[in-house]
Amino acid sequence: MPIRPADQIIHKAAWLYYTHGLRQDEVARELDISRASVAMYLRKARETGIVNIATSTQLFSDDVLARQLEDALGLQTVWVVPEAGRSTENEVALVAASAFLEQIGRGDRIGVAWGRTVYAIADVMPFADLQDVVVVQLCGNLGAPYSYRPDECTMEIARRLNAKGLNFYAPLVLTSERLAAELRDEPVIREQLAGIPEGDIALYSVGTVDEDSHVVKCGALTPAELRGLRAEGAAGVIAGQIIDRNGAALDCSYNRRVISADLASLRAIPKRMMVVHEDVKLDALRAALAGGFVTHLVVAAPLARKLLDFAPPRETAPAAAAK
Amino acid sequence: MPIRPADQIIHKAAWLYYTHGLRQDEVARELDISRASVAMYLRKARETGIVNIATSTQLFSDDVLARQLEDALGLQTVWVVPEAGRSTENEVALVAASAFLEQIGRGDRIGVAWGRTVYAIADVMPFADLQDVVVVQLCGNLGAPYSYRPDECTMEIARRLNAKGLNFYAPLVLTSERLAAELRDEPVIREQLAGIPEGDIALYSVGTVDEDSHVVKCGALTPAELRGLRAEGAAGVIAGQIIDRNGAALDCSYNRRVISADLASLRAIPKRMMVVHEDVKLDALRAALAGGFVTHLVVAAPLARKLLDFAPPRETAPAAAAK
DNA sequence: CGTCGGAATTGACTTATGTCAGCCGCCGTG
DNA sequence: CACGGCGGCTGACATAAGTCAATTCCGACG
Repeated sequence: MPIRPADQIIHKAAWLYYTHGLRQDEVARELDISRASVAMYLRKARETGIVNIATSTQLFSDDVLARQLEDALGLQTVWVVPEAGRSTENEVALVAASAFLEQIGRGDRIGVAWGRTVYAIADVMPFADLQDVVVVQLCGNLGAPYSYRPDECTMEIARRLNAKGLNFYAPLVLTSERLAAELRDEPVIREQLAGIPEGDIALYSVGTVDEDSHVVKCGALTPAELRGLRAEGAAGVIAGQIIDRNGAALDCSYNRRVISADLASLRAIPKRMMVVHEDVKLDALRAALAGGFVTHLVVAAPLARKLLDFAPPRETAPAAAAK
Repeated sequence: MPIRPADQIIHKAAWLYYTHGLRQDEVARELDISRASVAMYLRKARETGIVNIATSTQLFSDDVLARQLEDALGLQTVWVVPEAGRSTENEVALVAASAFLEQIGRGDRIGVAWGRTVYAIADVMPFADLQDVVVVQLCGNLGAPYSYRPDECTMEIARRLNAKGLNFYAPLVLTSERLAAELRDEPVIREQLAGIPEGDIALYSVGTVDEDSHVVKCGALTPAELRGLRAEGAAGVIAGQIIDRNGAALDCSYNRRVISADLASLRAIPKRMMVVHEDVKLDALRAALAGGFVTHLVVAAPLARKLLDFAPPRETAPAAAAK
């Protein structure tokens, strides 16, 4: 992936300014352009990730609540985002985006699911220059009644990280189990799904099974269907699939009609970052935790406290995931 | 590793300024301190790696020469540093430090050898906050007639990355083979050496076998001894050990008296970054390449050109290391 | 309990950076 | 070949950030 000649000068300016520590006027003289241009190039360099400015997220993971949750739930890292006036959602997204970026390594394969939360994260994801990273979409698409589509989430994140995006175009949910099975068997789809357990890190949230939940709003399920599933024990939604309170896939037609990363594949990904901020997601989150879908967790403080009420904070934790 | 309460405010200031994009006066108001303090905290945040500003090194790896070398030598990435007036050495170190930092991932184990080049790199290594990284020393120490000791290189890099440094204190070279063997068998030493092949990434240069080479200057070898070794085929020095033109350890008493990472251990490290800038190191570098000690290479442009003269640039390369 | 030393903090000033309207040159079009 | 439009660049101004001497705060010690 060669640098466009036009961008060469941006790289040079960024290098001289940020790495050598020259002032803008010195860079301008060096490159024989005006200082104003240097300022412009530097802005572009930041915007495109040629220069990456990352702030440690330790502030959020180094917190008694966060430590207690790590211990109580046996998680690798927990970030607790304090209530910040009104815009907690945005703050959570910001922390999640920074923390996620911190976790990504060279050559990683990233799985991204979708939902309002994930979209919000994509929206504040810093720009970076991770050319050897691949972002794969974890679940099928929906028509477009909704503003954020799975493929958009994937692509937006890939764009910002300057990574390769790997989308697949299949509906999230079909009307017949047979059709879903056949579609899953199509090479283009099968390959995408088969690649998922090879992922290094996943990013998702968990959905509720309320009447106003995401799965209903986006048209995957009718309120009536959802009521039925809830009666059968539905507790949450992960990558488009319904799980029960233990985090197991609910044995229902809907789940068999979904085209998405299957739950075992998700669990095969070593780092699973879940991001949740709404208090109402408590039960769904507990189901996701029970199902082993989480190794890294970003939560808002109030939800963190509720979560801790259910998990004895001082018990010795089960061993955290090995290196 | 909890944040010292005093540092908490630095983290907060950095987060508000760099991640939220507030201005310094806004941060000052938010935290109820003066703007001057904010400026000071931000400087500290940068200096300690709480905030990490990284510039892409693509400028140096995306270059015809660099690409040709990658192909010709089957290396993973090559950075070519253009002649920059007088201070090429420093520029090479800067590129090496940036490129090296880019290659490090979470939880990595880093091996560091020593020499003037490595010390120069340590000296310009950006500060970062890689708490779960370990830096291990690859070779034994020398008394202290020289200003840069292996353990200093290791510690300095560890300090700057906020990583854990793992030193071992044994002389680089002893007077008898028996003593060296016994010392290598001491648990403290044996463990350190045994851990080396588990490393994820190594950083070193290669030494020449000239009369004014590092091994002579630091007193490991007398000029006379070196002449003898050269007659026997010595071509370069890696982590204190003499290699021949094919990169194999020279069968000599000196090598058996050295306490250092053995060559097979070095080759077991998946990423091996070698940094060389002096033209006179051409032969030594070729030996190191022949021996398979290099996967990532940072070189100055003149040396890169000479290197290419020996390796047909347009041939199809042997397959690069698989993922 | 007073005083001294050092570190942290600040106000005021200097310096550097961000911004934007206007300009210049290039290219495609009529 | 003239014209219009567009993108990139710059000069000049407005704004933000860096700096440093002076001051305050705190804790230790006589």
